[in-house]
Amino acid sequence: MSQAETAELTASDEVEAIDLGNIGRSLGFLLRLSQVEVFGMFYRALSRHEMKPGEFSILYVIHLNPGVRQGALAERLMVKRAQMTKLIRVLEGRGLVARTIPPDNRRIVHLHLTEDGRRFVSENERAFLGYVNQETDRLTPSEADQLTRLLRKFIGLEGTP
Amino acid sequence: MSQAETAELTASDEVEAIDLGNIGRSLGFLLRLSQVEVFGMFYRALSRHEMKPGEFSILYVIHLNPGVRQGALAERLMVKRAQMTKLIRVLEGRGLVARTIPPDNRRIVHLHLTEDGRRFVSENERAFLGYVNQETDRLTPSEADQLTRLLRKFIGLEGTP
DNA sequence: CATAAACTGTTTACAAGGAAACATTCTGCT
DNA sequence: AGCAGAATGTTTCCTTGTAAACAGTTTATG
Repeated sequence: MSQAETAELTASDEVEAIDLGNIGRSLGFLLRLSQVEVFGMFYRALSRHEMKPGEFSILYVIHLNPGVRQGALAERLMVKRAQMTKLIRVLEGRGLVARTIPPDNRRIVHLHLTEDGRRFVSENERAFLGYVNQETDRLTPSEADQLTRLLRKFIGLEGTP
Repeated sequence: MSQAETAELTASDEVEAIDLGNIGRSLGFLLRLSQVEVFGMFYRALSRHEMKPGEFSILYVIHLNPGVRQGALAERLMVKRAQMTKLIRVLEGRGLVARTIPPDNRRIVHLHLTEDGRRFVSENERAFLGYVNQETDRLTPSEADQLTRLLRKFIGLEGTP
């Protein structure tokens, strides 16, 4: 018994016998459980990289948008500016991200990847974006497509297919 | 400007112009954004109740399964036992949940709702389970059904339709 | 029976994220 | 030019959740 401390794999029928009622159809509840599931997949597949999902997403988006303003990145990724400050500082400390303050507007911070950062993204992009569905695939590829399509619509991200 | 501090409603095209690349199709990323969205809906609709989603889900499931063992509840709801201890203590302190330790096995804790707890669930069940889709519904009812169906399948919760 | 191991809940220490106040810089208005 | 207010990032404090060790209880095993 190594992983599965979260589900604790007891799976004693006692647990599955618990009636969830209509909360088992509540979107919020299902989203939370799904995220726990994906989080587990991520760590089983990628913990060796010492990089968390949120950190990689930042790296990846800076890679695609060099010079992006820190606050705009936070808003796009739906993290608070305060939290983005902390995350960027960590990535900067690891030598993956560089911050530059333009002289014509010294409030804002532009973000770039360092050479190391670019290499990390290039080498690990496929692994980090595809870790789901390498596990016990309960969804067919078609269903997975459908799921992401619906989620994108739910959060209003349809524009850029 | 009152809410929408999360999205910060700047919505300056600068933000939407940021290219998300393939991370915009990553299930983990979409789940996280969806959860932020649902969380926002929840607070806009139900913050006055001074009860968080996780707390209500516990109350609701105890209501459906009186006497449920605390650890089994934690496992079913996918929260850590340590965290369940804290949550139950809060609900107990608010007079909504009662803990009983059976004499024949003094390790375990059985959970029941108090009279206040039962009343709270009965009175607010509909509001707490239906707060989504009272907002800017981006999904049709059929799409919402489809979405929950896929999420249930993804987390292996199909058995009990 | 006695002791080792497992189970259950709790405590403690810590990491992650959010809210609000803050410091600095820029913009707009007069 | 000068000042009020907005924008931007940062800091500080607090809440929430996790991990690991712990205490009490029960089960299994010799």
